Amino acid sequence: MTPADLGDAIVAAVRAAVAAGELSVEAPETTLVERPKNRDHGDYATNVALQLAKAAGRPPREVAEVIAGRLRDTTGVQAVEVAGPGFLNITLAASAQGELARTIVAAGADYGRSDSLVKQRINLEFVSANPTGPVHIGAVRWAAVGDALGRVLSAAGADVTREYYFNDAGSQIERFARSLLAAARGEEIPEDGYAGEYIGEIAAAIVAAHPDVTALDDAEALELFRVEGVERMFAEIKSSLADFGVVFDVYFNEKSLHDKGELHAALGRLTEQREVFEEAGAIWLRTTRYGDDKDRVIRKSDGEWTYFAADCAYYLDKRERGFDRCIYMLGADHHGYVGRLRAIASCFGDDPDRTIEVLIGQMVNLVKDGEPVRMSKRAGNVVLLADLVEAIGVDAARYALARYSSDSPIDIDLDLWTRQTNDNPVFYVQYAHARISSLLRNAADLGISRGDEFDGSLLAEPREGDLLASLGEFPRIVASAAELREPHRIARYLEDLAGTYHRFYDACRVLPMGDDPPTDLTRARLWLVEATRIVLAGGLGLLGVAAPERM
RNA sequence: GCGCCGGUAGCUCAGUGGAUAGAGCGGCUGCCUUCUAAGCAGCGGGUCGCAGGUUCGAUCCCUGCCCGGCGCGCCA
Repeated sequence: MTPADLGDAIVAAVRAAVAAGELSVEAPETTLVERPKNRDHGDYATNVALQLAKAAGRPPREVAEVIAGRLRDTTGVQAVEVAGPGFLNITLAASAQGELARTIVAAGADYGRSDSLVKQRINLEFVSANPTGPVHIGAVRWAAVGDALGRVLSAAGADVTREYYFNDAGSQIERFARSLLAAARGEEIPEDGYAGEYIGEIAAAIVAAHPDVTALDDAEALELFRVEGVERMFAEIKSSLADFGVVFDVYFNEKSLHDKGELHAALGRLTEQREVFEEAGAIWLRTTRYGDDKDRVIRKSDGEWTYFAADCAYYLDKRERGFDRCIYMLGADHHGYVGRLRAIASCFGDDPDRTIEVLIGQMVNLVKDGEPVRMSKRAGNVVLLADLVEAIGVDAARYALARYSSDSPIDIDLDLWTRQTNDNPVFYVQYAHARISSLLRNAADLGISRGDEFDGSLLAEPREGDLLASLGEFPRIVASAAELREPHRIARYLEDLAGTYHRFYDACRVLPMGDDPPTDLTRARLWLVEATRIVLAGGLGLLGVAAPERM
């Protein structure tokens, strides 16, 4: 029996009591079943009586007694007690608890999946770093968290498209091209240009591929460096992200919006909506009508489109591609965008509460030798995604970035993460998986199989009960991580599960000692261990972290 | 000035209104002649920033204040 099953049973008990006239309230759709911290409070507890008491017009403990009476008849429920102000403390029959191992093994990798977000078409946009330099550390947090969130949303049944918005238009690209040209000609990088080492390398590669570039005039050369430079930069970005385990469904070019006239089309739509006005020769969108702190220019007085204009066209494009929810993942230094993004939706006649969701990730700082590492792409003092991976590995990097709430700023101490000790929680979790894999290998070597059947009631040790309870939490951990857009909940859960497994392992011998024959208990525990392996592997998979069979 | 985020154990952080607020690290003490000791058990460690309010019940919700981070261009 899973917590969800128990929750359903409680709702059914309330309905039955209402039908029998013992209570006069509206039964809730679902109810919260908790694993109490104190084992004296049973296997599970619910506060449903406390919540219904007011509507029922009766004391909570009285309501609790009525529900308890009904719940005691439920198959798999061994005991129900009313405690404290009106909690129901529920003890499951040992067999009902042990059956969970069968449920998990039968479901395999599907255990934990749900349909809680089914039929939602979600566009998940993250990273979207400008192609004027390699992916730097500031964008890496979203690479790890965004990718994990994509996996979590998919596991909750959503139809997710991961998208990278590629700003290949505008003045920063011009500066990039001028920097490349200057580097190719051995001239000084322009004041407002980009100065990293990579500029020289890309310029040299372009010259090598196009030896005739020196013969071109400035305008032609600049165009060549722009096109070739962006292409090479983008290939490098894609490849470093792929090495990080992050691949997008759509790499969207800003330039395509310009080329297809979508900015004009968007302006037309906004004009129809009567949200546009002219002032000082520029065209503005009246975003203050929808809570933005100032109106935004769409088209400058010199006739150029703003970046904001492309944002409008891009939003419209996403909506026309059929996404009902657009998630933007931005760094804290861009949180000022929230108001204008929401205002864009409103100006197009949408409800931003329904179509727009902006997730803000606080800053990531690197620390080395106790000193903050400064990051500046323009100064060329860049710490790259690839550098981070080289220093601490993909698994540690992804896990380290994904295990914290995005609301919390993080310092990554390179010395600490370079040391591969159990300071790093990912090893604790991976170690549990490797330990299980080793145990299962040994079982196979001994010719012991878990078989087709087992007796769940044999899993009656407290540590076995704890492990089963923890495994039972996984589906709703995944569902809540998806609903709240908080993949760090998966990591924290895995750390808890790994600890629960290590304690089980310490207390409960699985394989027979010496030449002893395997028993029914051996087989039952092998089911439990395999179930644990499935959940650990599944959870690590949601974070994009490997589940190693050996360490 | 306005806005967003944070303030919980020595440190780093969990905790979407419930019972005695948790974990890891660090400190101290134990446990490997049989499944991986990267593990386990135990000890010590707290005015949940401060003050009010809502509630049967607040670390969680509301208001004000204090401290820290970030942001407020016809830049991208």
